[in-house]
Amino acid sequence: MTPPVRVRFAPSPTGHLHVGGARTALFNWLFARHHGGAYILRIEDTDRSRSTEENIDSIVDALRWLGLDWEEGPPTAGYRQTERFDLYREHASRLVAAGRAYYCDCPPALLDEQRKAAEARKETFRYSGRCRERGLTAGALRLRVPDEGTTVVNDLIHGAVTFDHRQLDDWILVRSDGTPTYNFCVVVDDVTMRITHVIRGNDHLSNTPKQILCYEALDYSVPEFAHMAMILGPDRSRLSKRHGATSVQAFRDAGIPADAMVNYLARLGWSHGDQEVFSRAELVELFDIKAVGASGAIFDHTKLEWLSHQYIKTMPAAPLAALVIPFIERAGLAVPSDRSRLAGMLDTLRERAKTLVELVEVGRFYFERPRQYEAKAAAELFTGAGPARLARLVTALEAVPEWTAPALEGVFRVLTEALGLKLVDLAQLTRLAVTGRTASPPIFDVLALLGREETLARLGAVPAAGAST
RNA sequence: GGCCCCAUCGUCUAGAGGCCCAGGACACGGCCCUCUCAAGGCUGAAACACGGGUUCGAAUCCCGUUGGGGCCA
Repeated sequence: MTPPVRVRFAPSPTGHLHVGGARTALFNWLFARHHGGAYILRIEDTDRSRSTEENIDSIVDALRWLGLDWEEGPPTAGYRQTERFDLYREHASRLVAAGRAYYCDCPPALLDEQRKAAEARKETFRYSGRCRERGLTAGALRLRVPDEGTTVVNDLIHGAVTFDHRQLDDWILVRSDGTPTYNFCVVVDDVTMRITHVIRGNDHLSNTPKQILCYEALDYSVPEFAHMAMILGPDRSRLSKRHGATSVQAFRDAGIPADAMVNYLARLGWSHGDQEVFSRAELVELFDIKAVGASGAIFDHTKLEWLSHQYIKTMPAAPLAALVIPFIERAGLAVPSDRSRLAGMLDTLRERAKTLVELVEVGRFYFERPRQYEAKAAAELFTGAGPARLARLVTALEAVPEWTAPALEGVFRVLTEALGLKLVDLAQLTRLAVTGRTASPPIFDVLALLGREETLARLGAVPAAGAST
């Protein structure tokens, strides 16, 4: 029997969760869910100078928003590296006792000198091994690495990657000041948390042979590894702040639905035939770590927005309303109390917006009367025959027996005919008067949703020719 | 600098020797639909980095070059 799958996402709380980290988290989560395993969140906060509580909260908040729930991790104690120093110490002692690690007191100056010499010879710097057999009992703790041979990383994405021991050296597990190094903490954490699959960024592939040697020295079995390519900026360099918004909450604030974000991130480096849109259940069912690509992918905002649009367009009314309401409020607008009316409004808006922010913007006129009118259009439509046509319209609308979109359309068509105009003439005039704009959802739907009273009020509030901005 | 990874349309990718003079999606152009804007439908342009092999046959396998990225410093 293979042991149950246990994976982890281990961010450093030195900033917000960015999209690269979010994708790593997502792939781990999908892998766990697909295999019915456990997903663990671990906070790698050994860099105390840059780790903050705010950042931990922010990362947790971002993961929750994305819906990547974990079985083990904060707020439960014991999932932060700063709470685990006893474990690191304990494992260090074990390595010393077993003779697999030794203390070293080489002064930094000497090491620097050797490093420079190696560089001059165009060779990889390797620790000389000066302290290997000196039997010291204090100093920096180094792992004994064989001089000869190779270590092979059997990577689920890259296949077998071989590292020559001559390129590795007796790396430091614990610094002379007693603090454990990153690679050592990771190994101890992963073994003590019984992690079966380490799924992480490509940037750790080069560290992996060192870690494998450490697992072996500790006499632990080595987990499976999968190193995924990183997310790149448009210039193909590693995605960073200078490429614009990269934090997960920036996308939430921009009105991207979490499901769309997840869908986009999943498709970045992974695919399933020609399918582009995946429900979460489909993602869990179809995800296969072996189908993850080995090459880096550029983060494409445009495609993310397209996916966001797909979700907004097809989502059922109630969840869409739940997502939109905070954005209506944030814009300082009034949320219609009648939920079915709101749903009707959203139905006319959803295919016109790529984000929730945009949706509120294009539907602004539903939530408040136009405060201004598009100047160029107003100058053309509210002059000449405009006012007279509006008056005729008001009269006709006052008499409409049934205030529905089809009935309204009928009235418009009859009046259009009578005035010898085209439908577009009256439609645009009305649109501008009612929404302040020349583009909106179908005007009859808009009027129906606004209601007779509000429509007539807006038609009557049109400014005198030339008085608009 | 040493080592490691990567390389199909502008972008995300399909492709695991013949199904490919390379398919889908985003973005872009055109046409249609149409009360505006969208959405939708149809359609167009657009790629196997380069050079050697292996093979009857290579985007697919091997080697090298170039380019990009990463790790160590």
